[in-house]
Amino acid sequence: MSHTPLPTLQDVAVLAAVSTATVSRCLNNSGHVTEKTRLKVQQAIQTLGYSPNFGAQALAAKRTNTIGAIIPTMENAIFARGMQAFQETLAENGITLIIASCSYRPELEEEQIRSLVARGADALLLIGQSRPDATYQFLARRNIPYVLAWAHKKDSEHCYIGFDNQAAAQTITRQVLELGHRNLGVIVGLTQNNDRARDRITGIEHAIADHGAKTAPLQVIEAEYTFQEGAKALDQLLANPTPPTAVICGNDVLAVGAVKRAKQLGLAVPEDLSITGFADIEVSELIDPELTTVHVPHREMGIAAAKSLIAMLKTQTPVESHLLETRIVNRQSLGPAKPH
Amino acid sequence: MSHTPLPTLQDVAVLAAVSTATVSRCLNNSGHVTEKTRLKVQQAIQTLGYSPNFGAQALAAKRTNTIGAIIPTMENAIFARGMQAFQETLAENGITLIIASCSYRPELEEEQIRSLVARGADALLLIGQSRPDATYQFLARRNIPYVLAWAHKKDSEHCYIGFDNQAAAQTITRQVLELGHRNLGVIVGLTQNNDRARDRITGIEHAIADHGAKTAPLQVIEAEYTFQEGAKALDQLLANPTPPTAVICGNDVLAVGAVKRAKQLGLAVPEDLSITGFADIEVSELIDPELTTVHVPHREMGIAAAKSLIAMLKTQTPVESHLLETRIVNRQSLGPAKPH
DNA sequence: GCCCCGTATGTAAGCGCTTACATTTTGGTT
DNA sequence: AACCAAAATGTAAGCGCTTACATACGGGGC
Repeated sequence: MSHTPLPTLQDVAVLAAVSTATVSRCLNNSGHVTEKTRLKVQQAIQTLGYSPNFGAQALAAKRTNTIGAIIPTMENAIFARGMQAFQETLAENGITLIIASCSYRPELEEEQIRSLVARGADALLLIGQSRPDATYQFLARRNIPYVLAWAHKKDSEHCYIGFDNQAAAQTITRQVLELGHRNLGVIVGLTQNNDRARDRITGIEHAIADHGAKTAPLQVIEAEYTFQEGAKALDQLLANPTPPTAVICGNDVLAVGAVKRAKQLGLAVPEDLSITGFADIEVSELIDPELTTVHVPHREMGIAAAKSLIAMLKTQTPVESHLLETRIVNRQSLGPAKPH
Repeated sequence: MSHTPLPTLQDVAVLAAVSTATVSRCLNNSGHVTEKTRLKVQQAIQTLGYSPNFGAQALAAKRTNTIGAIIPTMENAIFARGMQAFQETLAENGITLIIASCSYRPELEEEQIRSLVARGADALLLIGQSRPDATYQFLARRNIPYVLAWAHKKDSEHCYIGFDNQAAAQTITRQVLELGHRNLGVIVGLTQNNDRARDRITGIEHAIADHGAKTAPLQVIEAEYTFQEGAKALDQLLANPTPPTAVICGNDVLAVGAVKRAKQLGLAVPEDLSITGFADIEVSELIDPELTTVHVPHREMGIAAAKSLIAMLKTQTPVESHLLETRIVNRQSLGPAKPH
């Protein structure tokens, strides 16, 4: 209501009978302040209800204590838990998260990166690696640290905080093969703009090649990340004259959609059809049968990403990639292949 | 790599051979610039790769084009879709979203509000209404517009963008009663810090009172928003010597957890036990039987909240509350009470 | 008691932009 | 051709903070 101008650091200095520099030093705990004067200043801040002006602070200090994240979408539970942990960790360190989504559209991501940087993001969290060189150059030019999360690549110039999508997919596929399945279907997110999805397919292919058994040609369907699309994709797979006996999904959402559809079609899972997921999000335990899937340490990843970014900001030097372990959680949706 | 200082508006002005004022006017489309000079300036911006300094802009213009949102958690799908739409709408209007979560803890919310304001949020989205007067005074003092989303209250001084939790709960309860149920259980989120949960209980109670039939005393269990807690709560309800024939849940997550548990216990839903949800999030269609629930227009709500906030910022005047309609979506989990 | 040095505090110069106000330009009138 | 209002552009004063540097202070060693 009252339109009195807000108190400034100047006002605090006057009230506490010190210089603005001293107040500033108190605010930023930059040391060199006696306990006594610190108290005086604290007092003054209290009685005035002072709080620093963000713009002024950013302008003078050349940093905003703000970190940006650009994720494909907030709606997908795949990112929700990790982002939650990321935000919590940032908050603990006095850093604010600014968030944007790009709907899996690279040109939008590019735009959002520029936008968040323009909005003063000191550092960035990005998902996956595939984006134009120009984007990385832009970040380098602006001296903006970033991590690439939800993915991992060895010996890369970039800092990855994530897991090896290919290896994880390979492991679960091996397990499927060992259960006797020789005709596999794959339902995976749209690979066009999604390196994680591509890596998972590669992992599946490698597992098959390594295993050596004679298998039917791999049938791969790409689908958007919704239950419905997972269901539709299963329909396509089953329309084949020799339908797969196991379907490996690149994502729990897709898998769960497929499980539901299979049941509607009267197929028993896993007796008639095995289905596996990827990510181990909450719904995977909800569906009946519960999903056998690849567990991903979402929260750890978010926390690690936050810590790395904070370290980079503090030391002004790159930080090592951080490979997180995935593991298979065996629940109910994967079983042995039916004997012929 | 290169540590050349970034170009400033000054540099652009020099290159374009105009004054800084003109460049600024171009940047902000504040009119009064000839097409010809606009082009010159545009050109200069291009060749220099200029982008405005955020802090300086914020300091001089006294606004950041940033809006803050504080939600209980990003993990709960209840908020995900709405927030996604909120963010998209803001982005379309050149506004950045900064986000914080408070884990349903009021004191943390208070802290986050101050933090986001300190970080330069021009306006705020808050969930629900219940918070200390001091918080609202703080916002008023700072002249920060806000909307309260996911809830609604008539004739309030605040601007609500949401739906009537009480009325919606009342409607679905009426339907349950009309199906002959006379012994109802309720599973609802922790009410302590959650006015929406409280409103829903009130709605249920009103429906029972209005209906007039003789009913067993209402059994209410509070639970955290997870599938597991929903399941546990159902166990508690069923432990009662006269267990309910219908369970009304304050949330789809809880409802879905309860459905799963019921099935595990060998209860047919809805034949042996009816269960209803609230929110109509994606999982409600996933579970078998599909959930009868209250549909909430998540995206509309997010969009409306964004638009209202933008309007408030532009006009500097309050905006009317916006009541969104809910409706019941009849799927499979609610059925008639068994005759005695 | 004096000197010296390390520590606490003050001074003031920007940081890069917006905007009120002053000045110049433009083009339609007479 | 001279005049004038309206439109375009320029000038320059901040916005509120940080920080390099200058200065003041205080206490141990002689």
